[in-house]
Amino acid sequence: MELTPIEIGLTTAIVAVKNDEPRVLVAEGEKKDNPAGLPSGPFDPLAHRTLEMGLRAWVEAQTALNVAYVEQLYTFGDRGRHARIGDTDPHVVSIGYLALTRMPDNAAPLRAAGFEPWYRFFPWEDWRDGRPDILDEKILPPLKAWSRENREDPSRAERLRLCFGVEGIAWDEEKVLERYELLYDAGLVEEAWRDGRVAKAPVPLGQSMRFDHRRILATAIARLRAKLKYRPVVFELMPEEFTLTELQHVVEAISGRHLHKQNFRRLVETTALVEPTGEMSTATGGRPAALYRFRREVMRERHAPGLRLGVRS
Amino acid sequence: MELTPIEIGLTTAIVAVKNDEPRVLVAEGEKKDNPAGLPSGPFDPLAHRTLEMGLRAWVEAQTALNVAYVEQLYTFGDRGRHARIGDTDPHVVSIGYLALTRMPDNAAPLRAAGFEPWYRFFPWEDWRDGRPDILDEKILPPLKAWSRENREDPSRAERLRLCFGVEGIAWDEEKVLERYELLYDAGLVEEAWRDGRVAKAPVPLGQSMRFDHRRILATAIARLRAKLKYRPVVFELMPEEFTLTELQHVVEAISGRHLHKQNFRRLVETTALVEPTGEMSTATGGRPAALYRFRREVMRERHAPGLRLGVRS
DNA sequence: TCAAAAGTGTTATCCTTACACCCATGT
DNA sequence: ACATGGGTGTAAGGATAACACTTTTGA
Repeated sequence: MELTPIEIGLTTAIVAVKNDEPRVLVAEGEKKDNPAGLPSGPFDPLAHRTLEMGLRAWVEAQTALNVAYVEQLYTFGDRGRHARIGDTDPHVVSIGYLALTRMPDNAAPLRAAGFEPWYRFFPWEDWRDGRPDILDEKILPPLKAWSRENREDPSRAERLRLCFGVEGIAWDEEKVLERYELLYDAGLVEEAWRDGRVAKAPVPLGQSMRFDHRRILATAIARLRAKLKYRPVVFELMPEEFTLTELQHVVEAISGRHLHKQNFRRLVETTALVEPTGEMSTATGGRPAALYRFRREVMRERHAPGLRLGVRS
Repeated sequence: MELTPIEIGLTTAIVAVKNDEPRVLVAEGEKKDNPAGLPSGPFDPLAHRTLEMGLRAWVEAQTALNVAYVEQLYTFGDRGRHARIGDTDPHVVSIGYLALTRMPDNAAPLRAAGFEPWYRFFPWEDWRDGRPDILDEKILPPLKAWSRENREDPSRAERLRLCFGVEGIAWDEEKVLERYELLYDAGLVEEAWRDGRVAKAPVPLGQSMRFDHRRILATAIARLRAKLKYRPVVFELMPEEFTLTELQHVVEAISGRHLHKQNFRRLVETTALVEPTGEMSTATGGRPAALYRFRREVMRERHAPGLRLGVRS
């Protein structure tokens, strides 16, 4: 069996939260007019024993960031064959990673890089102030046209229903990737046009990214939103001490929806994920709030009930 | 940025169920004495546009199997550097896949390949008849010694508690990979010795596999056990029509534990995942059972509550 | 008639969701 | 005093887990 040598890129969505806004580290294009992209580096198996070691070395050297948490997302092999002239992305396969960090005080040191709010790339994913207008104004009309356009293919209408919560189906905040891929297939994001999938350049829907980096970011957001619910990963994004409301705001920022205050409190209290420090925060506005810290001991026993299958016998 | 050319292998755990036993397609080693391995092929980006297309082409050509369901698992870059002389595995990076299929009537056509019960490789994962003896007889004693051996490292004892359900922690059937990796780190599986991690060959714990294939299989089992609970994937393994008891036995076979009959029935009935065909099965033993089929329409709306975070407002 | 497996009904308990209300601080 | 956000209690509804019991076949 003959093998084709391939180059592998490690592409990472480095996420932090500032001012109740989830942000991702992006590097501007080297040439003007090039769209922004995620930090990305090659994997050199001669230098690094494992993929994650290669990634960490690369990230820490380039960004001087202290990434507490790293997780592999997915390996993409089907990047667009029609990348614009002048773009050079020699990787055929790119392995996407999610990294979580606390917002550094100094600006990020990567050349022409900074933390951008991630909803710039996915404005339809932010439901914290209710259903975003962009859905009914700019997304659903063309999507519905697209699903009618090929009516003998019922999967188009089905996908639309499921991904975007049409006709009685509830919006599922975790389907970030599915929604982006649907928009791509419908030719509504710039990347689809750039890859030669559609002839006409669409009106931009969210800010686009280099290569398939926006897809990797969509995967990262989806994974983080899902993981929030069964692993204590939020705390990687929080400062040492925080109030319960601050914690709630970060969870809301990530999952993109508003939560019920009282129930959220009871939730974190009954799960014993946090403990009070005894301190009080200098309140912003009303009554001072108690400060909490993450109970690292909880790293034991955090099962994932998930859905279905009884637990016993 | 200079790039090292790398070869990529696609390694697949092809799973089917026969006689209430989950089985995985394994290929015998080419040389005698070589351990068995999962079917594995190179990815040629020139021939195939996407990874999954490359995989499907490869699998279907080699095995003549009709794989209904394919899912990427994980990309491994840190294979053992001390593979035995004579083994040639040029891949530096291997992408693991899970594929589900129905058991073919004819024997599998891959050279010297066949479907092997997966609990041969992980005997400690089968709790259908209660806690396996191998745990207390051959696994926990050396693991406890290993965790004591380096007492200043408290993570050893913690990992042991969490993975193997010691000291009040419940056994979590989804931690298949974590358990295997713990056994590897403790030097208790043959692969650790083969990779040069430990000096002394351990008493074999389950049947070993080529390269890191057993790790990929562990990942596949873990993923399937988890996914069962929030996606209707079991039905990819079932015949067109089946009784509820047959369905239960397959679920039990995969998740490796016994389930409560009445509640299992109510579960599948209330979720409306199946519908009666009207037919009755020629009973094996007692009263004839109603036959059911999977309601493919259900592919819409199957949310994953996961753990935590209320659903509203 | 008995064993074996299918199938139904009911209850206690816990968790989720929602609602209503009180408390402590700054201006 | 009042606006603002912090914090607590409790009741309704639904899902889960466990139990007991009936039905239909083959031997």
